[in-house]
Amino acid sequence: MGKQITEMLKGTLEGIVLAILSVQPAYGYEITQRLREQGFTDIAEGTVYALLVRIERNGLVEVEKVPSEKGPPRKVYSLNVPGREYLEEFWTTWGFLAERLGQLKEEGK
Amino acid sequence: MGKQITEMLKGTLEGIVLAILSVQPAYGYEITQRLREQGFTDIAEGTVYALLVRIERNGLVEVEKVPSEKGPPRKVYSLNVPGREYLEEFWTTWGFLAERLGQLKEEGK
DNA sequence: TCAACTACTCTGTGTTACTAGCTACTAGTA
DNA sequence: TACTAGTAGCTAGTAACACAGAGTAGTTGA
Repeated sequence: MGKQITEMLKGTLEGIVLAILSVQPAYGYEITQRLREQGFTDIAEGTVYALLVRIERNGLVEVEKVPSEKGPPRKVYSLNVPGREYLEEFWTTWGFLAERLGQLKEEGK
Repeated sequence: MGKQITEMLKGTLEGIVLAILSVQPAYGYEITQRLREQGFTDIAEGTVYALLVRIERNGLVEVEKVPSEKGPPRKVYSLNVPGREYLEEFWTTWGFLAERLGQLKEEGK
């Protein structure tokens, strides 16, 4: 897969992470793990942390420091109201794109 | 929609254009028009031309100059064998992503 | 003490779509 | 003639984003 998925993730990875957070709050390391479980095996850790910084700066999440039994304290992220609205928009945009692509794929047969 | 679709198009727009070309050869201006018809109203013309240069450089298309009745000659692009293989890969990658996202969307309800 | 794991941070790089122009050719109109 | 609109292609500069790769910090167990 490689390069293609990298480019496709631009713009969608943000929505994916927000969607994960909409189910329940989580911290960076945990999100990375969950992504890997879901098949996104080659997403770099650094990428997730950078993304979290970005969505925090954009005011889409609340952050809480929680001490960990192992390692340094966790930064637990949870979606706030603007975050949920943004996620809604994301699903709308994604729906549009998925529909177009689905149609194009049919035509190509 | 705006910013979200812009980022989402990164990586997918290339596939979209290749998919259009897989149905039948076309030139830049025509591709832009077709994209607009399909609802991608805010894709800039310049974007399409830049993309065409890129896929030509990457050897995914053949190019033929065809005189036009109106305006300067058209550069008609058609998919070649590597292009078709690349498009196949694109659909695989897209399928993977669409499946993941579909699942995430379900979970979020 | 040192390896292994957890958790987070940072810098630089490459790719990509966008903005905002430009050139060039033709046909129709004032 | 001079202009406008439509067709067709091209370019330079910019912003956003995922990645590679490295580093920091804390805990546990050999």
